[in-house]
Amino acid sequence: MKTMIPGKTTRGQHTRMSILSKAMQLASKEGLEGLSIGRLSTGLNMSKSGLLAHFGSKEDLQLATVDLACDRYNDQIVQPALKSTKGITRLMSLCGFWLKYHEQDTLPGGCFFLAVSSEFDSRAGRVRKRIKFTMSRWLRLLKRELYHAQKAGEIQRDTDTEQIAFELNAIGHGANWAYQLYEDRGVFQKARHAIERTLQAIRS
Amino acid sequence: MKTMIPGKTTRGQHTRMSILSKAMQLASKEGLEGLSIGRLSTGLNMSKSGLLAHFGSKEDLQLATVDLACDRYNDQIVQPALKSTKGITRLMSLCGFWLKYHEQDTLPGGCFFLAVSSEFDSRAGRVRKRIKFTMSRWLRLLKRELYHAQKAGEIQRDTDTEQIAFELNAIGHGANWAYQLYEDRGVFQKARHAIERTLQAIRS
DNA sequence: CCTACCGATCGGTAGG
DNA sequence: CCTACCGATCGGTAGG
Repeated sequence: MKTMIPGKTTRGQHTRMSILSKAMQLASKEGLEGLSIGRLSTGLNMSKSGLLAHFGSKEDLQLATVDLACDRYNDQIVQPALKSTKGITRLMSLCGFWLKYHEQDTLPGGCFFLAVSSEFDSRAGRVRKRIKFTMSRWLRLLKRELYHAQKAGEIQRDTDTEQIAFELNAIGHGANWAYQLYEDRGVFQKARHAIERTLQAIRS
Repeated sequence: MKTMIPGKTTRGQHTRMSILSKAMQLASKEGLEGLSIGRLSTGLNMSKSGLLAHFGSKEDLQLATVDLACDRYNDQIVQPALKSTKGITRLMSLCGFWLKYHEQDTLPGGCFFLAVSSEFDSRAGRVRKRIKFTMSRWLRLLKRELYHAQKAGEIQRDTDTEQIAFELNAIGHGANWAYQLYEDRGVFQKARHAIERTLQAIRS
């Protein structure tokens, strides 16, 4: 899912990346549909057609933006957490990096994926599918670490990993939701408490 | 916060109500900004200007739609739950009606407030304020019942009601999020389990 | 509640 | 990567 295309020049790649980076930031605030090519290009001191030349259509721009966001979340949340030993430790590391990413205002409009999944959940098409696919991978990652924790005897053998993954994800999204609406960073601490309690309850 | 205006004729009120009802449904799918006056009026076999005559501006239409949604949630979730005795019973009743409301596909695009709060959380203005205000009332309602439960000795005396209200809300929103993306009604059962476990953990 | 209309902006294309 | 342009749609107004 890397967004770099090998055949392009370094110069073109750089422009393409700055477009997508800006698009990701704007989309966290206004969504992928609310983001207009006109405003995006103006913000980058480009012409609309110059920008579109990199992607062909708005839908392709949206898809590339989702992929870049996926890469960024991977680099800053998943990869760092993979350094921890698998199981409960890695699971808490994943949640910790996830919350920290948004607590530090990395994106101006909060969680990119919460924003765009809410926006596209009632639309048909490739963009919705890509978002859904990316979210599935995230949930599967949580479930996988719960599975490892289970096999290692860290949590109860009869734990419903699907259930706990749902809850952890809900807590994280709940924190992002509340933070965007109330601008109170305290909700991230609430989320950490909730995650701790949830995992404590299934500890063996 | 009732949306009826006393001075208007019955006929005008009826038209106004059918506009708002349709607007609420469309907004659950496309948001309050994505909802355009053109498409809304076409769907109601009206002219754009005929529709706008009821509200003056799109922002006023959006505000009235938020208020209608608030009334509807009140009628179908809060009022029914108020028949239960206060405390834990009423709290579970509130969550139950809330989940059932969305499990039964009452709105075509899922939870109205989840959709519009995600959409407006990065915009300034009156609409965002109204949504925020409505959400605050909902969270306060959850907290109030937790407080009653605490006073009645149903839950532990040192319970952080703000924390638990945050968690219950996160679980409900998490279910709506997952349902819209995966179209799997099973998430509502997951949410019920999570709520049950959360309340069980603080039981005295 | 309507028709007729306004300027602004939308995504996208032609041609370079 | 640009200028110049396309038809469609946006929110909103005038006047009835």
